[in-house]
Amino acid sequence: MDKPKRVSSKDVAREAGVSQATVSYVLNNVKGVSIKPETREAVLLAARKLNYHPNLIARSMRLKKSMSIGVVSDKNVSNLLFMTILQGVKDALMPRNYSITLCLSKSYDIENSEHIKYYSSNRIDGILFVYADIPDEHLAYLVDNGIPFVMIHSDMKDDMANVVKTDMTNAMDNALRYLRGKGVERVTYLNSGSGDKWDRRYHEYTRAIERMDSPFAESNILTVPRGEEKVEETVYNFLSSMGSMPGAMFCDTTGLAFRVLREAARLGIKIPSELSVIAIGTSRFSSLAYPSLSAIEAPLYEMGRTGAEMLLDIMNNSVSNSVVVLEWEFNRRESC
Amino acid sequence: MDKPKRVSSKDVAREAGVSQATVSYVLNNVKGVSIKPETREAVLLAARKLNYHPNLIARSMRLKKSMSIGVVSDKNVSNLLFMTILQGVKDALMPRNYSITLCLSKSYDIENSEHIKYYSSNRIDGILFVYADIPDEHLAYLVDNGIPFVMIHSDMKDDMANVVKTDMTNAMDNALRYLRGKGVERVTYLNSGSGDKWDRRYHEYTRAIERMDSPFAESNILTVPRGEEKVEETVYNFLSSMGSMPGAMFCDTTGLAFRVLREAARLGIKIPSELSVIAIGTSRFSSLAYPSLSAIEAPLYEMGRTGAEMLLDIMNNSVSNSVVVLEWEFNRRESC
DNA sequence: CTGAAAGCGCTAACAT
DNA sequence: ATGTTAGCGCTTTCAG
Repeated sequence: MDKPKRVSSKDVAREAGVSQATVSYVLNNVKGVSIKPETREAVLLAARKLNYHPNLIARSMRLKKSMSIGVVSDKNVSNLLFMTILQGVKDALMPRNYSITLCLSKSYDIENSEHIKYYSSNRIDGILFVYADIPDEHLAYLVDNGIPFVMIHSDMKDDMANVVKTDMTNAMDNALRYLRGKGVERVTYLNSGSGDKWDRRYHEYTRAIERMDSPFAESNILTVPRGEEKVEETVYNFLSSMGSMPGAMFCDTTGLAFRVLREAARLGIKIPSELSVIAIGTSRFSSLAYPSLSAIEAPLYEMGRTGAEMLLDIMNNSVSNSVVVLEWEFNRRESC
Repeated sequence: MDKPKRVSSKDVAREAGVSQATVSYVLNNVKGVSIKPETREAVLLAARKLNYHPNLIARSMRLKKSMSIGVVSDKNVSNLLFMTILQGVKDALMPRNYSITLCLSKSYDIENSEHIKYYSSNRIDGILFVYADIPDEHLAYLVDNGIPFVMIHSDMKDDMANVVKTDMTNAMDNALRYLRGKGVERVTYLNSGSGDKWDRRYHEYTRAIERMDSPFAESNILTVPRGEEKVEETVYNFLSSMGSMPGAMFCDTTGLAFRVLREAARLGIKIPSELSVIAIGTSRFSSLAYPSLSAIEAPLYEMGRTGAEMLLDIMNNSVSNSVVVLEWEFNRRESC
């Protein structure tokens, strides 16, 4: 199978009867250089006629930029999260002509992790960490070596630089205010796990409750035990002993919210008229469920887009140490 | 932020007191060229001392290969599938020093789809389609232009070239034989969907039943209606009216199998002693469930690995038109 | 066994 | 307004 001979800018130049430099000027719209309209046309025509595609590798070499960024993520991130963020990343990169190189192996030994090797060998110009847990030494290494990077994470522990963080206070307030406005008197928070992610959600919720101008008659925390059957039992018992006071449930994950929806259905509890359900988190099924699930969700697409844009800025202008905070959203659907 | 000055092979050459060519010979282990051991050592030492990393872009330019392949997939692939396949792809690429470039936008207009643009501009050397539905014109374009590609798909319709396909006959036979050996007399296939994927699974199952040397006393198909509640009701009714004959259920998706597990638990049906459950498909939760779910699964990792290897072969040796068929596996766990 | 030199395709001073 | 030219960092004949 013969490789079809590649046409180079030289070929275009010859075809158009100009020099290679002119071709470059025209095709890159170099500013500060003015080209006679007819020359420009000739070049454009020749390029189209020959089906010319600039050799990105050669360009990269000359510019000393690979025009690609490395995206590294942990294996355990869920598809929807990752894909949605990637979509944002792509949309930020595309207009600037950058591509995405996947880095899948994070070695414990920093210098051997894929993203560092790729950076060292000029394969990528910067690194975007997506929901990746990176040891502190790795971060120090990046900083020490002036390697451009940005971290995207909705549940960051400490204060760091070069980070896309998120804030859920407004979304929480909106959700609670909505419930309040509907006349809900009793709200229960279902706490199903422990760990950074859950602790944060729980914390945010309790703070939001404290901020309420006109408080609920009741605000409880229900901690759900581990184990399929236990969860079901706990939820079932809680729902069946629920009085007639208009109530709402806040679930710390979408999975738990689906359980609540299920058990409520079994018990004949009408949603949302008798019970409002709100989840924290994103799921592919939230809007497909019946009733569709209201949720407080991280702005995944925007996180990807913003993170990628930050990274591009850092790479090009050497701006650094910036932190962007994006707001979670309260997406009301049928369940409340 | 200053870019730390990059060291080039020239620097290494100077440090080692040899020529650039020698550095290249040593570092690439060029065969057909013999190097005096002490020279080799000197070069290696100098490279390590200066922390030299070859500039991949320059290398690519010289070799006219980008050393990256494009992976394109549809947005809707589920996490485990895609990530597992990618792992296999990565493991195949890594030792050959190829990287993965993600191509996320498949335009209807072929020439504008990311993977084609990337190929045309030398960003990638070949294309790997992962569970992607590609229109026939796109394929024709690839073939016409001699663009190396491979398609990975576990449910291919027609016969095509450059494909990693799968075969589930053996896995099906193994599963059925296992049930038979256990003394199962009645087996029911739960059919929950329609479309290529489901049709294929259903078809494979019925053919496997026909192949059985010693048939089951009963073999039924139960078609499950759409809708959360309907599914539950159907499954529940079926299970509760189940006689005492040792039975087994084949579920066309893992989701459906989980439902069966649930309802059986509610009804106090012991698994696997009173009922065996086998799913078709892969889920992150199969081995986590209790009892863990037996399943017939596509060899995802191998599909990725094999696909990538095929692609590398096609790219390097211009071998073409090969088809590899990988076997699904019957993974027996606790549920049968 | 090793070195000198050409050149991959592109861009950007510097000339004209 | 456009052409000339010198590299970017690497590999690889071809000479020694």
